[in-house]
Amino acid sequence: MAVNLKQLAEILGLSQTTVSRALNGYPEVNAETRQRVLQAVRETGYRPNRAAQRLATGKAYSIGLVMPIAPGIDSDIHFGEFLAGLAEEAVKHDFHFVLNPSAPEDEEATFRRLAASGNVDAVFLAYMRANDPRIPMLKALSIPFVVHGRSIGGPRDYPFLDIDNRRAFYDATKLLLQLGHHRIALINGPEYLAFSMRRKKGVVQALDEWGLGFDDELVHHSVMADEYGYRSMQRFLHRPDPPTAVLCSSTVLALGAVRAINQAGLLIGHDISIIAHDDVLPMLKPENFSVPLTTTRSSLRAAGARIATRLIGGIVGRGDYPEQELWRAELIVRASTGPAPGR
Amino acid sequence: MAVNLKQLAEILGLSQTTVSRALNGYPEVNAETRQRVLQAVRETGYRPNRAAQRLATGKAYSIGLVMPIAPGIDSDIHFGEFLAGLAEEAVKHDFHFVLNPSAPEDEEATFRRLAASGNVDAVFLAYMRANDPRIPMLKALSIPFVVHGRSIGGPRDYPFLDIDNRRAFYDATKLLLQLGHHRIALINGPEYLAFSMRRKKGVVQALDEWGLGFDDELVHHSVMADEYGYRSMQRFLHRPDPPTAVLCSSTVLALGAVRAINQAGLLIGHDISIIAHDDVLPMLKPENFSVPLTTTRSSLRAAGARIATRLIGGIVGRGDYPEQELWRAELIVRASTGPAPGR
DNA sequence: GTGAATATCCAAAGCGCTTTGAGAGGAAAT
DNA sequence: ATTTCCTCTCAAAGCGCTTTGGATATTCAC
Repeated sequence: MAVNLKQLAEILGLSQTTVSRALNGYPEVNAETRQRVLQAVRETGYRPNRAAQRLATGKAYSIGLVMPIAPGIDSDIHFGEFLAGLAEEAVKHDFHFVLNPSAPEDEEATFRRLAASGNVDAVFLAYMRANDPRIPMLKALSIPFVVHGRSIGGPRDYPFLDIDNRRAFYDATKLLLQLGHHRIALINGPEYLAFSMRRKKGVVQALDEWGLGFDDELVHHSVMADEYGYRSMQRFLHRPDPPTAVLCSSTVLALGAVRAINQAGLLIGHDISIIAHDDVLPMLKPENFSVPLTTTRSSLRAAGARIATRLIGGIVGRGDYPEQELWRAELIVRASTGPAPGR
Repeated sequence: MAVNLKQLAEILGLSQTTVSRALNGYPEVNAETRQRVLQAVRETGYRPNRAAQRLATGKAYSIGLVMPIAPGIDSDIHFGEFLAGLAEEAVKHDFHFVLNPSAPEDEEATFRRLAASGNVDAVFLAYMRANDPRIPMLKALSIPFVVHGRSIGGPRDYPFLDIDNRRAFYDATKLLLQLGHHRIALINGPEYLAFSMRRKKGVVQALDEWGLGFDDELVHHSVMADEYGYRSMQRFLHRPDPPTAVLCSSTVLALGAVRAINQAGLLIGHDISIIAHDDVLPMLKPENFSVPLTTTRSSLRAAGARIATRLIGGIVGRGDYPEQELWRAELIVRASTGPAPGR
């Protein structure tokens, strides 16, 4: 049923060359001819054979993914959400994935193999750490890549998409300070990840500008599962001087924190305020919390889709995308934030 | 640097045909010649070009995956673990993936598109429901597939890999009965999924054989996140006649259940017994629970790898795998099970 | 020793696309 | 009228593999 280039050319009374050029946007083809070609494509449902294109162009039309299988990462529901965004976009352009599960200590070898295999045109990178060694490595391998997030330290000239984590948490902290809170806790992601560091930095900076110091006892780092949100919050509440506000690095953590707060009999938005970062996980909407959550919002899935777009654009040579993008998270105020108690 | 077939043949003083045949296991090539060829492959590091193979054979050398993006599924950490197993095996054979995110209501269209695209040789299927419509659909599309799990009702002649869920929970229940427990609760997965149904069936059957009825109040169905394990257990414990033993469909659920039990001041393995199904998630080992958990064990990652092996074997036509496999879960007794209190 | 059957190997024809190098036709310049 | 230069189109040569349809030795039975 499927028609190929040769047949399509025959139908149109043109040569394969011309049809191919018309399809691939070459300038030396008459605008009218191009329209005729496109029309025929629509009518016949012609789809170029990817295998043939790969062979002819040497491009793989697929992107490599190294699936981290370290504890605390693979289990991450955020990864699935991001992946959905990537895949959603890739599928539109008929791009494939090569999924490489790899333990962190094998990552380097995995990337080398991937680059050498010729099976991928580009790779995607995430879970950035400080001075992340993967960035210089991929540059050396000279395989295109885009990272989600940013490293801290090391080279600065590499393509990334990140959200302004520092600013998001700076803004959130500022709001809490304006509401009169002084003891502000942070339930953060894993300590070694760059985004966690930046979020903490944002908090510290806001406190600093307000003339307040940061109490290192008031930050916990952990995998972003609600269990840990619960535990952290409990420990905070058991302090002699519990915080009056808490920032969570994920709505998942907030879920646990909220549980601990409720259990302690405190009223959210009154006795204690809470702000979470919202990755827009479809199964965990901040507005559905018993007390709707104030959040800094940025869609993880949208980030995935955008990165796929850039990766693919870079490969097919169409479109011109910025190398570095820093998205700003929106601060959305709901009922979980209120004035500090006793004010 | 990479050498191709033509060059390899030249080096060996053979024709491309012979080399190709030697490599692909055709019988009409001398054993000694084949050894020479294999030796040369080792020395040169020759790797066939997949794009060329695809073009020549018409095979895609890739497998399709429909990523469910429904609430409560995409968030599932079990999916990531399974995927890791699939990918691990696929990567060895240089197979690619086509990830198609899809909401349940679009699944049919997604499969159709996938089958028509010619981009995949086979697809993988999971999260079976009763009378799952996807099975007849894929049969009609006549695209090879393997399902993880089994439907209930509907056609029976389709390739699957499942664990004997009924038996696992039958065995577990039996153990509890032998220990003198009578009121046994079940914290199960989503009600509409086939594996949940089978697990419940196993419990009912064991109770039945013991001359006990099953109390429908003592089963809860939910997404397998620890939050729900916690809630379910709490509700069970608040009953006038709380169960003395509980079965959990996942260690993730057990995590929450254990929290609720501890919070109630009960001693696991003494006041109350608990058995969980263990998918061998690397980040949640039953032996690391404060009281090591008795489990029915079956590795999800191994299942993923096995399914990949079968899928790939079916495509390249090598190996002969059974169409239907039913793995038996091991029942591993640890400290979380003990005699019923008051016996 | 001859014909047929086997065992090995090879040349060449695709698979469906991109791309090079040129040709044909018409407009503009001389 | 001839030359030059675009504009538009094409034939044909790959890309690296598999596979068909022989060809050439070798072996066996008689």
